[in-house]
Amino acid sequence: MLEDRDAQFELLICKLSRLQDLDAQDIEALRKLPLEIENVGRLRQLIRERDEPTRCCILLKGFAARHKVVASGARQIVSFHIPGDILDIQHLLLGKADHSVETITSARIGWIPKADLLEVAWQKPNIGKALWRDCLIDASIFREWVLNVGRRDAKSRIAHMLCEFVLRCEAAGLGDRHNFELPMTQTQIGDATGMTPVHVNRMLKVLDTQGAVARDRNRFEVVNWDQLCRIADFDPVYLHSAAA
Amino acid sequence: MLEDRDAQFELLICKLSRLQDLDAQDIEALRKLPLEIENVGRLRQLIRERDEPTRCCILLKGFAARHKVVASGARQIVSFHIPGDILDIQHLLLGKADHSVETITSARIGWIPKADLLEVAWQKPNIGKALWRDCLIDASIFREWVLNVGRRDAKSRIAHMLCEFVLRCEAAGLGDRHNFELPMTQTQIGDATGMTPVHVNRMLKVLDTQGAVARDRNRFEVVNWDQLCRIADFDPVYLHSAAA
DNA sequence: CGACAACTTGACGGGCGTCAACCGGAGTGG
DNA sequence: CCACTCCGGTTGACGCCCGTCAAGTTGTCG
Repeated sequence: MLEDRDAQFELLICKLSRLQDLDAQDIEALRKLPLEIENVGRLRQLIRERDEPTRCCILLKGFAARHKVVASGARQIVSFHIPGDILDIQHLLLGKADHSVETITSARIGWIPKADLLEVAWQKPNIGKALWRDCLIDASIFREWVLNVGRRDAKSRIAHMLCEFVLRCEAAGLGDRHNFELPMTQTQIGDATGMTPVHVNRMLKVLDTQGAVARDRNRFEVVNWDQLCRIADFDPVYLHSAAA
Repeated sequence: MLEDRDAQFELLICKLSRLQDLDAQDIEALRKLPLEIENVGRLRQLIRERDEPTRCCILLKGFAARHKVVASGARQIVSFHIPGDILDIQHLLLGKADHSVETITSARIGWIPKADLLEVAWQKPNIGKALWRDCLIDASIFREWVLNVGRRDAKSRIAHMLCEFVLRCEAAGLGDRHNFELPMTQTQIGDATGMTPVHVNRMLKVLDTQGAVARDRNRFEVVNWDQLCRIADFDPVYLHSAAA
């Protein structure tokens, strides 16, 4: 079980290494962090809006999303997450959760106490920088999403969401764009792009007919990446090489 | 001029103090930072998308906004800023600007070299925490904006933007909600809420007729704060007391 | 007083939401 | 093995919110 534990850390170390060079001591410090592993099912709420979390959660396997709700009950997904992502790093320094986090597939979660992670962040500047930079890239993606739901039409919005997700998955070594499994439902795509599931369906069909993507059951393929990017008005600068 | 220089720092110190307790040494370190002051006119581009800034800018007087553009040329404002705000703290750790920053009124700007600010952040943990927390609150506001443009209708969207702006201005000691000057044009409100200026105008009129706000020239008054909040579905939790 | 930016208002049209029905696959229980 | 249920996907009809276009007004600055 110990080597299994080490294996779980690899994902996190790999992710942080891409954000900032880490030396042996940094990695050692990371490995010493307490990590509680939990396997959970689909649609499991990990953090509820208004909670005051005492630990951070890291996604080790599966997919997750963060969302907020309006008074009428409508949901808005503000980000999707893939293995290696830290799901609520903002709670290191913010008390009350301003949004919820839930899995969209069955998943494996690693829990690290806030206090321990915070301590390491300040003792090991490289780790602090990596975490801080992670927050900043997070924010950059939110900005792009504001633009996406604010100023693109339905087809572009979905195409953009697909481009981003495919690119991040590829970078993390999860399948390739030509043979892909979209983990989210059309309703969830709608919640992420500010649309109804019905219209998501219509637009996916258009992307399919136009030859940008192909769908079969829950398999998904990007047939023409350049075309999809053009439709999406996609420019990966905002990912800040997090997916390069 | 020296005491004037000190006065300029007060805004920044005040802002960071609200985010994290600072001791005398922290404040001393801040005051020692190189700060270049510049007075600029309205609609001055401070940072252009794709720039690689070597210094951070702080808004000392006036108002500013950050925005992105889509291929078609449509603009999306992703945040408004008031005196005391750090306009591009993300460039401390990210190389290339993923969006532009420009003033929306005439303004006074303070420039601090990236390297110096970064050094202070790591030497003085309180300052680092304050800056980091500032980034996290920034991100939280972006999330709320994704929700705003994604899932609220036109009237609520504008009302929400107004609630947030009024609250932040009040917290910073700039006028009160009953006698207020909105620094942005209706076009800019539209760019922030993902709407056309024409429809912004229509919705402002509705808010006026319904007795939530009152307008006269460029004066602006919140007549019924509770009603405005109700229309906006406004809950200030996401500001994380940055404006409380 | 002319020029210009910002605001205002009306008419019209389209993109997307809403409602409703149906299908197909996965899981469940008999 | 089959019936049943349920969730997610698919498609069509219809309508509204908001975008578009256009014209006029107001305030400001030279």
